[in-house]
Amino acid sequence: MRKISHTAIRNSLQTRILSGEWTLGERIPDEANLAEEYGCARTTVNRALRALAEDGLVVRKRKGGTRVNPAPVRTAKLSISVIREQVEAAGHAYDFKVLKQSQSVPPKDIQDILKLSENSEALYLETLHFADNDPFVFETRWVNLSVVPEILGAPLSEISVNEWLVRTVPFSSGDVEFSAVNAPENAAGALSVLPGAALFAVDRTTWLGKSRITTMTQYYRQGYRLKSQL
Amino acid sequence: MRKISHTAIRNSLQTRILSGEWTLGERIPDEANLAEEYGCARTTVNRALRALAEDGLVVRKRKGGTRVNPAPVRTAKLSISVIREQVEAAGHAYDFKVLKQSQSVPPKDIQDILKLSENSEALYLETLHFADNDPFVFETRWVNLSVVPEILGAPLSEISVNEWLVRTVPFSSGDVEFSAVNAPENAAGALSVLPGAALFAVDRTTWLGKSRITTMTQYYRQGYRLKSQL
DNA sequence: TAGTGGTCTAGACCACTCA
DNA sequence: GAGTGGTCTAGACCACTAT
Repeated sequence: MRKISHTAIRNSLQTRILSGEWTLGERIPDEANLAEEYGCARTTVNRALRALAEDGLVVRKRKGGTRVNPAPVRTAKLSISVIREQVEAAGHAYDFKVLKQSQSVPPKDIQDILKLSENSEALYLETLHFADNDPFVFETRWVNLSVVPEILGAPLSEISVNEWLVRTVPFSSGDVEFSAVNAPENAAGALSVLPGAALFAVDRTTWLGKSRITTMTQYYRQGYRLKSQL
Repeated sequence: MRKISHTAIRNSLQTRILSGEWTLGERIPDEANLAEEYGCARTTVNRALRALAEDGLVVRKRKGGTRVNPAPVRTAKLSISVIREQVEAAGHAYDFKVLKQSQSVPPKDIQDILKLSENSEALYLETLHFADNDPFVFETRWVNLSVVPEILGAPLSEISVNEWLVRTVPFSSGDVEFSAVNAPENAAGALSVLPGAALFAVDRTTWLGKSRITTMTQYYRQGYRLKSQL
């Protein structure tokens, strides 16, 4: 039998907080007292409380003590994965097809997003992703060739751009925006829905350091729902 | 000058990983070695590595050592706040109006979601939220009266249901779903858009323990974009 | 200025899992 | 079986901040 663990303390305190033992904003005992109460070292209590603070359950301040968070924030975590993984996780067969591929000077707004100089070319791709042979996602994408020129040699008919980029530039960061749009012509055609149908759209721009790598828009098939938990 | 901190080690290792010092899936030195290299206690290195693991940058296994995560997962965090806070954070004046309020037996699907017995009544509300006097969100909601009967005494014309619930049942958990819908009649009317316009919709059901508290749908004004970072 | 959390240490033992 | 991470301890000093 171990000594009491930080997770045990964490759970215990969480239960006590949820049960209303302390009201919103009320101060809970300090680390030294809790350590004594639970019969363990202060370090252990500290770790438990730190975890609760990360969860947003309590707020900690030096000298001010630890208090039940008076304004708990609920956060939903969305794991942004490669489409293939989404499809396969749902138990469907994945496939994709490159509808268009070209190298050209992108429109002004894309130039700005990718921070391209005026005449540089970028790689443009339109991809349709399938789940069990049904259109699932229509994607348009611009790739910054000055950052990842190797992509021109990649077998993009075998591995989706999406996935190639994730493997090549694994630790990029990015912006994401979710919205609802009335299906534009090209998306409607690819997804076989009427123009104007409401589609769930995801816009994403990713970068590495200060270099913008790629920007894309994905239109999900009609009726798609993005699920998460609080 | 402190001894080297866990955050410094964390940043150092993160930089080394991002710089490609180790390839995807490659093993990095073990804690004891890193402790020696950085001239600190193993505990300190441990904490830094634990943080990197939580971030999904590395994967740790006993005996197997610590490896650069071969399949890094990008997660977007969405903080689900009260509409008022969203509006005010954007620098607009918030207001809301209860369009409908009634107590009745909900339709079958809602009964199932809230786990209500066949003839129990629930509270139904339609609320319109404004940002600078423009319609921002149209919300329909059912509240389980057997869980929070006190709500019948709440001043729901002064504090939004949303907010009242957050204060009263602060630590509930829930499901969220995001989708795009062609505006239904009531939402279109409230938001002053044409029926059929693509609206961003959020469905949320929250519960406390095993009790379902409330379920709602929010339709955001046309063109709304939910933003996040990876 | 005093109280409380934040962090580091050195050492120990445990638990998992790879070979 | 042995190597590596997981965790706990007891003690110390520091840093922030409420009072």
